[in-house]
Amino acid sequence: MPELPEVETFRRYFDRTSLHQKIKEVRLYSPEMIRGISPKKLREELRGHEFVSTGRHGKYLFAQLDSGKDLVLHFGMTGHLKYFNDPKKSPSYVRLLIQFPNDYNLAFDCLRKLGRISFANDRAKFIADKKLGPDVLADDFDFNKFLEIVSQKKGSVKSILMNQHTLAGIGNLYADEILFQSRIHPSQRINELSKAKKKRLFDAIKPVLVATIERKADWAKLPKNYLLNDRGKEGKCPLCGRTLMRETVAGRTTYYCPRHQSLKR
DNA sequence: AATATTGTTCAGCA
DNA sequence: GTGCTGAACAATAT
Repeated sequence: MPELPEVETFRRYFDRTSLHQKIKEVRLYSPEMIRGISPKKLREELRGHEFVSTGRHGKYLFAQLDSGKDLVLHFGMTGHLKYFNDPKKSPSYVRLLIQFPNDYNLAFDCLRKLGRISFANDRAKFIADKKLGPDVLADDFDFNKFLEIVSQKKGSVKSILMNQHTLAGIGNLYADEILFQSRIHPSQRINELSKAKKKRLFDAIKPVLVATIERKADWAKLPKNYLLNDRGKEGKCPLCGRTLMRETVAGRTTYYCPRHQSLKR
């Protein structure tokens, strides 16, 4: 689930639930998911402190503490957040639990343990160390910047969209949606796209992500002309009803409409 | 039982 | 250095 729109939705959820409360206790149930800090140190950094704000870069969520440092969460494929009081409402695969004095808990739940928990003294340095590209929703990520980055690339458009070192935030599913909305074939080489098509591609990125965030990443509420709900067996193009093509592009299962996304220039 | 799955990372190769 | 492929990671659902 978690690509940029989901992570942004988690970030807003974090803001609504978990800021400005003293952290009473920290429980780390899956220490193997921690990177760059020991479980003991993480507990020390959190306990007795409180979260004051959050941030996001691509698929990374930063939760800033009153110390100025950040708890950093990456959700892998199956991670999510849940704030709950009643133990009966606890999710099933809690990997990190943060307990507050009001008896509520914030759980980082992650079925497959592909999510990551880390800590950053300096958010900018963390992003630089991870070599992340610009967050695609950042205000200063404009068409000129996009062109500049993309003009040095040669791979398939889909691989470029999904590469976090190039652009941060887009994964397999939203790459497909962005390509469908811009009517570009996922295997098209980026260097073979005209400037007009690059513009069309760029112009689809933010609207798709923003529209999804506005719906709290609830796909059922997406516009009818979106492809996301039609992935899967025998999915049909929401525009022309043709059966969607399913093939592997850039190593990932890809859906596209053969009529609306042709390979020719 | 084989296959698939939204994530990243890394080795191997052209 | 670039880009692609496949595997690994982990745990489940179909």
